[in-house]
Amino acid sequence: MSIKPAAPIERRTLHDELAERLRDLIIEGHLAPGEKLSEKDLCEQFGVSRTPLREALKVLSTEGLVLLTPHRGAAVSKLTLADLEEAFPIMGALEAVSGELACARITDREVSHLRALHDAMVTRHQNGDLAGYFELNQRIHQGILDAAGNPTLSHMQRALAGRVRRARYMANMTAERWAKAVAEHEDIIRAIEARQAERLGLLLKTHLANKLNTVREALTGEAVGDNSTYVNL
Amino acid sequence: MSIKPAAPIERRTLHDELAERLRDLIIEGHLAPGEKLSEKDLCEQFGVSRTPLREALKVLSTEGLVLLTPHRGAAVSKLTLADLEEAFPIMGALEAVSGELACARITDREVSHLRALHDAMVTRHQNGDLAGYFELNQRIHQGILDAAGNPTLSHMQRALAGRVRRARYMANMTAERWAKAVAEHEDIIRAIEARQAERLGLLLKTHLANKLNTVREALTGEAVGDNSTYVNL
DNA sequence: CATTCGTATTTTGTATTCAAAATTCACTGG
DNA sequence: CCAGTGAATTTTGAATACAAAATACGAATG
Repeated sequence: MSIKPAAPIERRTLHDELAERLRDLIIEGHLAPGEKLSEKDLCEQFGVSRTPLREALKVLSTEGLVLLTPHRGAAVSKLTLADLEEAFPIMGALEAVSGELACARITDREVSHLRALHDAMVTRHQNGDLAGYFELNQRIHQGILDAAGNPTLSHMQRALAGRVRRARYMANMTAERWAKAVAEHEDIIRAIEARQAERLGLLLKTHLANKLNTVREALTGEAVGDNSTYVNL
Repeated sequence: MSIKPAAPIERRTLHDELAERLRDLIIEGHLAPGEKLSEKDLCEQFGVSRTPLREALKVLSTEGLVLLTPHRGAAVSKLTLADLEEAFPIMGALEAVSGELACARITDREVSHLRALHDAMVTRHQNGDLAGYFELNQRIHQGILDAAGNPTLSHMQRALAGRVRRARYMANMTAERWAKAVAEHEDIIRAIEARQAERLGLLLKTHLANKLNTVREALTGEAVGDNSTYVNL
């Protein structure tokens, strides 16, 4: 009866679609931190009624991207330096775990796939293609997560990364920092190839800590004179 | 103008209230894993309309307590052994981080408060009061989290703990295991008093790993003959 | 008798409507 | 001219109504 390798028909509901769209808009900074989200406006913009929109907002709220205040509506959650300082140690711990788990389970095939991604990323760096670099960078980290074989971990990591990725757009990489990041990635990929779990965990943690430093410098350098300095994208 | 120390008027919305109630029902096992959640039934039971109920279900879904399938309704998510094996390394990492952060920030006052809770917990153990023991146990772990001063961490930890706490009710503590847990807690509180961050992280991780072992034994001992052995509460 | 097809019923997804709270803004009094 | 009050408007919270999909059920056919 079955003809082809199972066609997973994509059946989506409006609230799912809305949540995804809004999530992207927030993460990519098209909706600024602190911006008030009027239900009426969003409904008109997306051409839907309030019911599915509200369901989507609830979801984004539990993800921490949106702040929901009773009887006062929704707003894009602000991205304060304090938030980032909070998020990074958690991310660090999760990355370390994912590295350790990945080392224990990863196949040779997956390793060489990561190596291929890494080499491609190095090329992007050499060509000064920042967007391409970011994309491959993300795919590598995702690849490590996949290799860890822990969906729950992936889910939490993604939620947190989404919150933090917003900051990346203003981390304005210097040439030095970029080169250093690439070098760190070289160490990371080597640790994976050698299945050095503990070392990999440490490297990932350090890599992340350096990223935080970059962001922190960018923030404190041009900190908004507000009581809570937040990231304007 | 202000008379008294700020009266924090509790203004709750229905969907918030519903989410909380349902969450408790699931965590405490009054709603069995895999049980189908009919919107109609729940609405009648709580005396509300479907709108707020659906919003609550969306929230619980992102928390992982409920499985939402498009056009097919909601069900309490199953608690498979695989789920637990997934959750525990993450919990371990988070606990370790919270321990390290807590050591760096905790005040003497907070330390003695934790010590008081601990001593009270020991008394519960001596009296064989399991429920009381659990409650104090939870308050101690919460206290460590609070001391860490990282709301994001607390939030993630709580979400995960909720998923896992469901398993605790069937971990049927033996006398030996219980005594060992108390001993571990004694080490933990001592590490806090000495501000030994690294040691505390390790102790918390080990404590958790032991808990998993208990649960695992209970599960494999009376594993359901299903393809995916899940926890019947 | 089992299977399959089609219809009826139930259940979910979305839109609309109604109610209550918050915001706006004009007006009054100082 | 400004602060404060109070109605008008807007916006959110919840209920109801409607549409579409899934399930249940039964009849017809082999």
